[in-house]
Amino acid sequence: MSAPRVRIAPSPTGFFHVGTARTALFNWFIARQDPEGVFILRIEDTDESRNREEWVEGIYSAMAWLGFALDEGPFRQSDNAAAHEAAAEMLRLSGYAYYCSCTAADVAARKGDDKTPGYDGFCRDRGIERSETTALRFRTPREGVTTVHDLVRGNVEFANALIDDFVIAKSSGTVLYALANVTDDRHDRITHVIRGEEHLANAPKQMMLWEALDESSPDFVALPVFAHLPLLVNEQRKKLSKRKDPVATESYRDKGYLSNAFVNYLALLGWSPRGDEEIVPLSTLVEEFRLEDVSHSPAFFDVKKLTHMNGEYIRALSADEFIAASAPWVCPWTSAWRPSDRDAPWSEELFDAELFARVAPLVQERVATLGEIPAMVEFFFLDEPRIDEVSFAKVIANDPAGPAVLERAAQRFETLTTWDAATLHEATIELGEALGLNLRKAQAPIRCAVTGSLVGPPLFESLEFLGREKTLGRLRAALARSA
RNA sequence: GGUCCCAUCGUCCAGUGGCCUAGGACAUCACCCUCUCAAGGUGGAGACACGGGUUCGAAUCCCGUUGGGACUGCCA
Repeated sequence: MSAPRVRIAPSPTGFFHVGTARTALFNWFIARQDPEGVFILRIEDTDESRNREEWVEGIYSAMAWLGFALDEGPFRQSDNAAAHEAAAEMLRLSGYAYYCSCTAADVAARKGDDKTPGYDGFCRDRGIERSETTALRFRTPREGVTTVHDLVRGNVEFANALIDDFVIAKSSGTVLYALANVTDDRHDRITHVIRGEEHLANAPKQMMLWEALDESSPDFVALPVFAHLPLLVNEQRKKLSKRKDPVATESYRDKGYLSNAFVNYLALLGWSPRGDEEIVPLSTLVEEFRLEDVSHSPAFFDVKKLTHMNGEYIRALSADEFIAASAPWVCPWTSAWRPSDRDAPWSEELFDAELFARVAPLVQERVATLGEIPAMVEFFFLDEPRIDEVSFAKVIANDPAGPAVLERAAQRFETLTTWDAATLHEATIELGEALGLNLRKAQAPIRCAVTGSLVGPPLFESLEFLGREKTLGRLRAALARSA
């Protein structure tokens, strides 16, 4: 058996869909399982009205982020237009295709009550010449069945009589998807067509085209084997929609998901590695993946589970890796790439890389995505903390214990001989006891005054890193604010 | 409507006739840990759509019903 040659063939009509990413992954698995395997990217850009060059760039950058290196390509389907037209002409010459002048309205009028879908074959034997209004149709067999050999689903049979004479080239001469795709797959000697289930109904047509081309053209190319992957659906169990669902792979990158976490999660949609462990190295995924084991039913893309896995991947990073991974969010000016939809909440002058390095380990175990980091550490870098009013009211303005704590803390902290977390911790316990408050209660106003919030990294380490001067300033500012 | 696909906890998977009083993960609930929030630990609740067969024995095989979905373009 020759080495697998697989491809993904996205069209540049929008963001890089997470479903495409999953399809790419499964294709890539198959290529990587064989040392000679070939993974190809082909941009299917024959619909000029919907394509945009920026989406092509998006495909490249998303693929790069996911880490799916190409063995050949990227190819552009539009570069093969001549081959597509030649294929159409060969099919016409050998009688597999014919010109048709019917409009959709014509067909509908003729069919009347007939509910049989598709074209009625009116021009099949009329011998019409090409003109500006003639489409080229493929003459499908009227009897028999076409069996799609699908690695995921087994054999799927389609009655030929129910497959209408579909259009392979528009009246403009542009060759349509089915033929263009088949022509390119033959050219690229594709052995496995692995794609979404929405293409299953196209498979018999493409097999017909493939075999007709074997007879009409000088080339004989072995039919590929098919594998139709279960759809990715939303909560409503509908196919993920570009308009309504968060399907842009780029947006996950921008929110601070790690690509290996994202890939690991993707692998779990419709398949799973052996054993009970779901967080698995990529090499194991490649090794164990089998198309035959892919699930038959649609899968829901669960962002919550993805986020949880991402948190695990983040926590597994070394301190230095975490700091490096944080750069696009905390110091984007040092980073070659930065998230498109946000910026650090502080300026370059205010940021302190050494301080961030000290704080990072505290943050690392508290975030599930890198995008959450800025909000958690901004009080270190902003001149004044952003005060959450609800929290401030709760523990300072509307609680008499609040100002009392702040006042005592300002006094105690000012005279501390050593400024470190342990000493601050101890001092806070003592000043709380003097007021009849446990530590849980006593730390709250201090946290709110200094960080602006009731949640965040451990308080005493934070105070240590922030320094005495700023801490005291914020304590007094909050006191003044509550008066 | 037609064709095709699908059907195990709320979700994603495991399960390929007996190991299943159905396992894991996310989510959820309780408790523990704890300076907040997380993380972590322990425990709980939670599913084989339904009905017929086949078989000594079915979540696993067959048929039907019901329910969901995809496709049905001179888009890809």
